[in-house]
Amino acid sequence: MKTDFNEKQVQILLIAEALFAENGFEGTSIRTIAKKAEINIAMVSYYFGSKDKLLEALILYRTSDLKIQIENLSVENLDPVEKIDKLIELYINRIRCNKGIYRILHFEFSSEDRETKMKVLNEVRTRNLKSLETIIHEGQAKGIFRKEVIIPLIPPTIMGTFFHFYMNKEYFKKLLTLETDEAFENYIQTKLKTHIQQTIKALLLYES
Amino acid sequence: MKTDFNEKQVQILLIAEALFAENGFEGTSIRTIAKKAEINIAMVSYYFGSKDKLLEALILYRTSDLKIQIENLSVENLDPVEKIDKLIELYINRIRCNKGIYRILHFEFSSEDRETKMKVLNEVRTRNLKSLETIIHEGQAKGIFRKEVIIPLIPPTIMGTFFHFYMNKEYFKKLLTLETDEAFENYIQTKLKTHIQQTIKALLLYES
DNA sequence: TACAAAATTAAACAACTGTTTAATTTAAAC
DNA sequence: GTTTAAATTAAACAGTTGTTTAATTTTGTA
Repeated sequence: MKTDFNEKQVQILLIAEALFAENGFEGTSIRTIAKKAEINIAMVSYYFGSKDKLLEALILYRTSDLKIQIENLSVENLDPVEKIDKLIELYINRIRCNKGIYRILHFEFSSEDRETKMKVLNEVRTRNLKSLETIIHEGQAKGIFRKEVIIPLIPPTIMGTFFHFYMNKEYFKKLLTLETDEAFENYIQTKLKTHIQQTIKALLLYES
Repeated sequence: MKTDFNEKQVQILLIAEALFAENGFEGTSIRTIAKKAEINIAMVSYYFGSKDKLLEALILYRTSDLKIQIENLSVENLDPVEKIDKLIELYINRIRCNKGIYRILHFEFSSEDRETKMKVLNEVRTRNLKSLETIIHEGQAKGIFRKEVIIPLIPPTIMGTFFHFYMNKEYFKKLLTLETDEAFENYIQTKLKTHIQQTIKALLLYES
């Protein structure tokens, strides 16, 4: 499967990604993409084959972004608590930069099983869960983290909190009096990020 | 606006609700509803006027379920920690029983502003947030809960965790070796519920 | 300049969507 | 039994969807 795209294709991918993030996959028509990209509607099929394959291309295009970063974390010379902080920061930044795909991967086609999608997604999930496990086990071995934690339920808390906040943007903008989209984005990177870090750390450190 | 529905209407509402929970609002066609309910496709328009009004009817039909329950919680003679446990249990049960509407309300039409939907949703949200605030302030006044918590970010963690888990059902069934849907549902009511309760309590009790 | 490949276009396609129509059946009331 | 309203039906409607066609333009190359 090809993973190199020419600039015209990349242009389409980026516009599609933004529209997917805003309106979802099914909520975004090829005609909408074509109009925004100022191309003929046939060009999407011409370049990618179909709308589904456009999505797969987008996933492939972004896969590299999803893969890197996390690996080197468990090697770094930090204590487990700092590693958790850093891991969550990486999580959030990665999701923030790939909202479009993440929304589709995690919240749409929940039942359907697209080959490419599922393969890539499961790889990423498995790797991320392993990184998290390594860090937590290290913290537990050092007697810092408690042991009564179900590790696979931690990513849902991180990602779920983020997406619930993001998907209800207008509500939270009003509630927290964030006037602009920039203020909203800024709130995510400061307050929301800290909230999630606090939450997970508290879960791991708390002694009943 | 009428809130009483005859049994035929209720039958349609319940089937629509289940399909919405599974495939979302836009992912569910009137023809699919009609087929599953074994009625003519025209009957939906006949009884409700339109697909949009069917959704509004469903929201109205379930509103009573959303409203009750929580109110009396802050009055009960429990300590704040127990109240948090109970509140989360109520939260989860209510979402579990209203997956269809919750999915639509919180994850679809994020941009669009349907009058009925927004009105009902905001009422419920405001009330729930107030209940939570009351409990937490009580705990803070008693010196049990820490004060460096952003309360409006707690519901996103509760609901986000739940929904991220629920929306990725197949993945978690495989990961946690839950063979059947019943096992999955059971896991939610035991392990996931406990995880969320632990998480929120840890966040509130943790002393840095 | 001439030729071939790539890119782009408008138009049509079939399948689906929500909704409406007009005819028919069922039910209830008198 | 007749009448009137409610319920149900099949069919058609207009709009949108993703995709394909066949013709045209652009581009690069010899």
